Amino acid sequence: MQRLIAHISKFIELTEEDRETILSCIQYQEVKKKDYLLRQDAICNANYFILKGCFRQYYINEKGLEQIIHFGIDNWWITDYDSLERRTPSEYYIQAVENSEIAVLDKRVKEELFSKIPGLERYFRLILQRAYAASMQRIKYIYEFTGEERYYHFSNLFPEFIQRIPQYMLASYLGFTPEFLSKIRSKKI
Amino acid sequence: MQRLIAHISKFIELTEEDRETILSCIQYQEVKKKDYLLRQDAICNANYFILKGCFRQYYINEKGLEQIIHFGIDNWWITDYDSLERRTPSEYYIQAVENSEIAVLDKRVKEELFSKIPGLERYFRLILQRAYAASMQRIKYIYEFTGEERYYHFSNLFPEFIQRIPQYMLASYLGFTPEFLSKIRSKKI
DNA sequence: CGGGCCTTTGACTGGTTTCAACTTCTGTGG
DNA sequence: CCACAGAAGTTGAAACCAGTCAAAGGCCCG
Repeated sequence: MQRLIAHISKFIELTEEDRETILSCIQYQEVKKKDYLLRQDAICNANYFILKGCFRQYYINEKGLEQIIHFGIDNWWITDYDSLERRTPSEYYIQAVENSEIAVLDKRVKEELFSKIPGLERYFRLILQRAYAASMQRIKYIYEFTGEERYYHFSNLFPEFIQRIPQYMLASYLGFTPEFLSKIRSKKI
Repeated sequence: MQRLIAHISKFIELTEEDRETILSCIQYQEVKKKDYLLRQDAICNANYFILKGCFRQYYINEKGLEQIIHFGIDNWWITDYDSLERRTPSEYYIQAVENSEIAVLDKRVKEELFSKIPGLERYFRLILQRAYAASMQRIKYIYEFTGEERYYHFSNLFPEFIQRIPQYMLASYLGFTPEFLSKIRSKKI
């Protein structure tokens, strides 16, 4: 849980009291590989901070295939902000890709926490700012590069990460078929 | 300027004093068609609220072509969050598509304003949450649908908006060439 | 009125998908 | 601990979506 406190401290100042307040408001949870934090049509009730591990956020597309739109790893928050805020059924699944440990911040508790530590609004604003900028960057890559280029770019950026996940998940995230990824890899070795 | 106050009031409670504080901190500005709020390599210094009009955010890709990654219209904020926060040269241009009116919130003034009205941190957090969710949704559409399907989806969603912008901008935003858009349109009329 | 920008149209090209068959890996129960 | 079934990865051929290039026509704005 100290990892979360450390992460928040990188963005805002926390007193010792703040730290204790935060710790009293979040729940530690172990999540086994393939377990779900959220399923389609459920209403998302929490923000999840990944202490250790890896999650994927995906939906089932019109062809009945899983389409991954996001990965979360150590020190990232993951949730469906749309469902969480508007209380609507989610379009997404959030599933553990490997055995993981998370900190759960329930929606109601979050609101209480915000009133106790207003600085946290700032923390989440900054987190979202980063996430939004990263998302724009991602759209930029999708438009600018071919599938093959995106693959090489991604494997240069996160060489250790592509070892952790099956190829079909990486293909889905990058926006092409597992067959195509296989062909790319067979080319240049 | 009342449009901005009205917008903020939809998300958080404002006292009469808050309203005056906000109004004293933002600057009204008219922007002519084709004028820039931000250019590539400049450091972004403000958040811009569009009172009336339309802006496009784009970059020059490796082939030397303009690639639009975002449109902003009435009642939307627009800025380069990455450049603004990290004080790095921007990759983007933000340009008026039509004669527009904006409210400018300078970065420094914004920080002062946050200390005077902490509730604004919440407002911007909520705005960003929406923007981020919309951005995820956009990635979803890019992956799920063909160019033609995205075009029909977009024109059903924003029938009045596609009248306001030239076709080549719409094509760029949707991620294909103007020629391709022209071919789609010639099919089904 | 004219020049340049925007749009249209057609032929050709290429990146990626689809489908199907085959091989390799993995995890679970006996 | 091994066997086996299902999941994941590979390969090739055919089809398709969209890009590129080039040329012509329309239209806006100075």
